[in-house]
Amino acid sequence: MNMKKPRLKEILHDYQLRVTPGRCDVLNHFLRSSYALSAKDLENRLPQYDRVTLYRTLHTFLEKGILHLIPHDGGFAYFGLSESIRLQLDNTARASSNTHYPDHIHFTCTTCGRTECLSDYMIPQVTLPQGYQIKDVDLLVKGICQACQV
Amino acid sequence: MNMKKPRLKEILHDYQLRVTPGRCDVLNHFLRSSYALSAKDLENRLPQYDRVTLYRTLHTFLEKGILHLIPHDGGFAYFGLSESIRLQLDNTARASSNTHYPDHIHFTCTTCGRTECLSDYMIPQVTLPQGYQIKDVDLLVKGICQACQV
DNA sequence: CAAATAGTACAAATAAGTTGCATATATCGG
DNA sequence: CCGATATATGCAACTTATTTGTACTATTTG
Ligand SMILES: [Mn+2]
Ligand SMILES: [Mn+2]
Ligand SMILES: [Zn+2]
Ligand SMILES: [Zn+2]
Repeated sequence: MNMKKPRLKEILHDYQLRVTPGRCDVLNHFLRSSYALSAKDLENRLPQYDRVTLYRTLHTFLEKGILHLIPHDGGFAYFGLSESIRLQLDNTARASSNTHYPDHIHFTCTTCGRTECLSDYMIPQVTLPQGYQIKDVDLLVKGICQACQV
Repeated sequence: MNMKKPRLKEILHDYQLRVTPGRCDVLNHFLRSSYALSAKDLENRLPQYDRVTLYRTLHTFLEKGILHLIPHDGGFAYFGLSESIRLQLDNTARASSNTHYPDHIHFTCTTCGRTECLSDYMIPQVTLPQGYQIKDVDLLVKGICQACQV
């Protein structure tokens, strides 16, 4: 959890993106948030930007791999920071260039409504019928988060 | 795969639902489909019913446990028959009343676009951080299905 | 078969996300 | 620093999925 102060401009440069106030603000919110954000969340937190700009920024960040999409059965999309960005900012030694970033579990709390990336909890190996080829696996757990326990 | 001819009316009765042509047709489509269906799929296959009726039928079936919701990152919902209904219709001996219906894996083929319930492939045990309480687990695999392999 | 209850159609609304286009801004070479 | 170029933004309008209200119709039950 011990992070260097984020270098928004550097991150955007690294991903060959122009540095604009909107992109810096959006990225900053993701860096400071311990849980996933939806387009609506950003709209509420950054009302100075047009809805469309926020959607386009999210798409751009997805394409570049700054964010990942979190499937959700609530009819809208959640986004989380990519692991590579978290590791870049994490000043421990494990951010080596050949680190493998396994797919992690996503958790949605039915009490507080928050969706988290459980970055240290990876998806177990799955077995499929013969002849099925796996490209991507998503695992979403619903339950009660630590903070919401009675 | 060896099934008795479905008894639509009996199923609806069992779930304390009035037997209407719309519900029979919707249920019949699920019983005959080997993959999950969306509201739009039903709209296309059953154009004689109003969109709203189909949505309300899906909700009713979800509430009663005839169908289950399949999370999907494509912006709309898919539905699959519940395991209990499949087992009721399956004339093997395993449909005992105390059978456990484990959560199964869902598969979406990126080639043909179909989403299947892999009823015989259950979700492996997941480990979460201390203090997290699990209520429900969904696992969605994307890849290429058997029929779509080159 | 009639009363009670529940289901359906149609119109209209809402919510998430997208597209077209004109304007504004970031970047880069000079 | 400046202007050209490429790209980002804002606004309006659109699309798609889903929901809600309400009047009408069909199913159930005695
Ligand atoms: Mn995540
Ligand atoms: Mn299923
Ligand atoms: Zn919580
Ligand atoms: Zn396929």
